[in-house]
Amino acid sequence: MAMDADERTEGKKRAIMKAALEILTEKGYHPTTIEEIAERAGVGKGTVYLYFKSKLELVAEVIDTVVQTHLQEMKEQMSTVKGALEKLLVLAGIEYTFMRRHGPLAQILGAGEVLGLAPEFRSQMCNWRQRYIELIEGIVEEGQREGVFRTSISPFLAATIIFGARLAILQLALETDLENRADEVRNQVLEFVLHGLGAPV
Amino acid sequence: MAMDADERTEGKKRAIMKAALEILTEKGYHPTTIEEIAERAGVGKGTVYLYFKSKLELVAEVIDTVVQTHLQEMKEQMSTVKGALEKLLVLAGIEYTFMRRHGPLAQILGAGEVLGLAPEFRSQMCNWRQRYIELIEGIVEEGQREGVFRTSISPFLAATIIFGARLAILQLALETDLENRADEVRNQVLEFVLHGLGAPV
Amino acid sequence: MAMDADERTEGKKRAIMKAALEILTEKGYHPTTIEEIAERAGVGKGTVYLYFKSKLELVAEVIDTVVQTHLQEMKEQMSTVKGALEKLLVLAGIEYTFMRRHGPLAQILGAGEVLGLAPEFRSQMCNWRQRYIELIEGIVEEGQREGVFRTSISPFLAATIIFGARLAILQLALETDLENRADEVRNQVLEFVLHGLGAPV
Amino acid sequence: MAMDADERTEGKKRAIMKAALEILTEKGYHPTTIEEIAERAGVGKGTVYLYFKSKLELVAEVIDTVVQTHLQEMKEQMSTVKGALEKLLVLAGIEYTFMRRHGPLAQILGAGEVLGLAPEFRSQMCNWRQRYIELIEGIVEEGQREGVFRTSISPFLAATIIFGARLAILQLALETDLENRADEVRNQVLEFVLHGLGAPV
DNA sequence: TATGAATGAGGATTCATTCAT
DNA sequence: CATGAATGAATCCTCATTCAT
Repeated sequence: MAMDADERTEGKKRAIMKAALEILTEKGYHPTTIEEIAERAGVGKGTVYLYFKSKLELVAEVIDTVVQTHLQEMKEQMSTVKGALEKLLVLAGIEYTFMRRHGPLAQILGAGEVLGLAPEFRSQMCNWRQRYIELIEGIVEEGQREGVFRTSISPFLAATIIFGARLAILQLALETDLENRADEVRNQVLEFVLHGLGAPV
Repeated sequence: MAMDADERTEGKKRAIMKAALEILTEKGYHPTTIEEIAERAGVGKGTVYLYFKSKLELVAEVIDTVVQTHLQEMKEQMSTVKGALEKLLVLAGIEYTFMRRHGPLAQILGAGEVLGLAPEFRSQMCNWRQRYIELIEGIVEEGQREGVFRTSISPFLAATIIFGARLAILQLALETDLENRADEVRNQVLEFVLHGLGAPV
Repeated sequence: MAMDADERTEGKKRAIMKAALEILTEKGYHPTTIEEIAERAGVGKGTVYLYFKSKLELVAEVIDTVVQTHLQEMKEQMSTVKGALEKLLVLAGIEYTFMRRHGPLAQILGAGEVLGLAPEFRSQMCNWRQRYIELIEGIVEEGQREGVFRTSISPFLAATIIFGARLAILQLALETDLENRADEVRNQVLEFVLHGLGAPV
Repeated sequence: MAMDADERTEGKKRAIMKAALEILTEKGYHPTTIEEIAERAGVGKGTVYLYFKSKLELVAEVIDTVVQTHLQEMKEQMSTVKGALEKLLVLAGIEYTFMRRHGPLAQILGAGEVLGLAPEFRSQMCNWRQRYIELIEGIVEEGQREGVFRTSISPFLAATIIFGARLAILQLALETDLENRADEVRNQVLEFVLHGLGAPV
């Protein structure tokens, strides 16, 4: 019974965050209203303020949760394989999974909406981006140590490029239905990342 | 004198768009107010509505103009050189120029802020993105015909990747001061794009 | 045990009223929230509504209690001395005691805050004021009968004036620290009340 | 015509302040809503914010204006007569005039509602009270120099007492209809102030 | 054409009160 | 009896848009 209450409470907070996430990804920060969030979450307007001090904090927590989850998931998956090449492969796979699950939120993370959000969000977004890039950077460094990646490119720069490329593909996938061509796309991207566009000598 | 009036009129519209662009890039769509735009443009609030039907239309036109200008500029520069490789190089150079001129607006275009903007903007943004990618796609195709680019990668996918990579580097440049390392960065990016990350055989 | 329950119950009601009184004197009616009262009283928010039908009733009862207590106390002290002059002296002394005990609540009573309170309070405040003045009026009448007070002044008017003068001094005491000059002040006030400001003939 | 615009504008600000004053004196700070003020002033809700940055500032300005006006008026009238005794008389007269004109606002000033108002108001109210008392203090000092007032009472204390007495009488006048007995009341009050309550020796 | 005063719909937030446990 | 989670009415304030001049 105690767990019941806990569950319901936690359920309510989760419902609010879920609703907020959905509407945020649909409309962005400003057009999203607390009233609509409450309505979709099936709670009263005031209830939102029992769990979050303000709209800003609610959104911040929503974003943070998604980001943390995503990063955590990536790290976990990453640790299941050995070798930088394999990790790159895994990385690509995760993105699809994540996208299917969290749908258009990826946009908030990817696209940033940095400007539309209050300045408070900027650092949060940048922070996330940075950590994401760091993760990739680690893989690149590992690959360079392993000798499978060329060392003439700065790991950070390479990571940044890969990050951007991935976002673009993600965005593409959100607009187009790549579902059934997922494998083909992944292979081509991987080929690009590994061998570049230049014709083989 | 007639021209004078015309000029003044045109000047006013341009002043409004210029002011709007500046503030938009500073704050994003929603926090930008018509009042502030009018003030910075040195016109009355009501005057804005003589030239634009609504805030939405004003912003749409502003974005469109910037995008058109940018694309136009890219095409022009592109036509001054021959060969896909050279065009890629030129492309990179333009980005820096553009960035220095239009500063953080690149974010609105690049990062999208798709979500913060009213749904109406989405198609506009996507449209722009698409045309930008098409431009790059053209270069890729040209390179493939020339035999300098590998043909195993879909031109569209390659263009998308390059587009994303460029945006990420752009974003990086906006946050960090790469000014003095611009050449180095450009070279590394180019190397990446041409030969990929894979260690040379 | 039964008494215990009663005591606890009574204790709870008293705790609520005490907390309410404290916060009311700190902030006034509107800024005081039931939640804060409950918290300071160490009870649940809902508990307040077991003892009081509404915020209004709670505050009304709090004020009434303080007023009753104060008046009662005054009457008791008054009855310990004989003679209108002595009673006036005692009256002054009580004020200081009261003030030290109930602190700024005196303001609510004195200053009225009539306007900040719901109209319902007005009559309550006026009622209290009236009874307070009546008490003084009684002393004045007694003094007139005794021949120590001049009869050319209406007892009611005199009482009103004395009431106002006392409030002003009270307010002064609340702002300034008169503690150590209390006797001097009391003497001067008494001199004023008895002989007025006019130079002795 | 220019004046016309000015007049209308000034008229609007004045209408808002007038409406605010009325409702404030009826209900006090918190229960007074901007909407009601706007409605009674015959303007839109938003218009209020063209003239005042916030509810707080509106109220502050309203109070300040009344206070300034009242003090100014008192000083002017005071300067028309010579001698402390005469000035005291004039003072009493003004109060009635003021009251008839500004009606229940006197309550806000007198009663203070110090507690119900935001802390910001407290200093404003105290400040006003202080200046009012200083004015009376000046008269007392003058009277002492002239030899018509006894010197054994501190001018400040005397002024405070007179201030309080006046407020009490004012309050009385607001509740009761003293209109037709105004002269009698004034005389009795004056007698009290000059000769006190003590029986003549 | 140009203006800016005026407007009111819309949104975040608070808090007295209720009610299921 | 006691609780505090839940609610939504109520309020301040913003800002796109209109319109009289």
